[in-house]
Amino acid sequence: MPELPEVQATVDYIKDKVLGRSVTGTKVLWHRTVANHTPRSFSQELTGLRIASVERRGKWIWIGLNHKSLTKHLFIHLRMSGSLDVVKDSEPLLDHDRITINLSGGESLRFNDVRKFGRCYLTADPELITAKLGVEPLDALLSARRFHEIITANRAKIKQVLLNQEIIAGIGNIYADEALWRSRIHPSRSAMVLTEQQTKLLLQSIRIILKQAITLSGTDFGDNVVEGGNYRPKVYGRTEESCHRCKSAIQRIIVAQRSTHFCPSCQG
DNA sequence: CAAACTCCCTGTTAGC
DNA sequence: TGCTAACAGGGAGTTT
Repeated sequence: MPELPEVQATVDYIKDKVLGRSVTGTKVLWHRTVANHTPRSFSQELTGLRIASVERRGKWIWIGLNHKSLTKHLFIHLRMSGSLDVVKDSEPLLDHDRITINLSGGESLRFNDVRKFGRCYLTADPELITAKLGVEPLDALLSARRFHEIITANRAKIKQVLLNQEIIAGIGNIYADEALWRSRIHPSRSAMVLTEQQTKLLLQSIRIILKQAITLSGTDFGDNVVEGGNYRPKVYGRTEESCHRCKSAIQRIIVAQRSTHFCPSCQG
């Protein structure tokens, strides 16, 4: 389940392999993966453009392309099971490859996605995607004070706020649970009542956990996300196992229609 | 306006 | 053993 760390790991992995290369053609194998184009217009618009940048914003992979004064942006969301790889053109397609983008140099960028939830948008205006996204938790310019304002402006449960991409971009179900456990905050606690001390600790926890996970190439749940994901969750997926802090049994509840794992004893 | 569904998908797993 | 049904999950869209 790619969240910020897995997406960052993917960006880091493909960046050097595709930067500077031009699109020589595309093949869309599952048309719904391309959200705002027909396979034909997708190919027509991309072909001839050169990849100038590969970045991450929230859980989006943001590929900037241009040719002369023409600039386009390819946004890719891996959703549940998406992954990217760069392989030789001669490599046979895999079972769940949805898009292949052929590049100069004889290699192609392949978008594989078992569950078909992944999406990409090709647009001239990056705001189409970025306008809706909240703050980047790893942005060094995001202060504890500002984070406190942003969080406590919501009356929803803190877990739900962390999952809301319009408030904070990049945190998903796994790292929301992990950050709350580290901060000793109950996932059902109203965001509005959190103290400055708690939100400060929460921001620190989010940053530490995300950075750790990026270093370890994300979390591998056998969902074919990023090869070699080595992050080991403290609570996520550990229902009834013992808390690493106090040995109590980790509980699983539903918050905001998402399975939520926490320690009933340390997370007051 | 916000909370709560529903839908999109398919591999995995629990249950019979 | 082999089958079916439930389940997981991010985000868009719809309903309450």
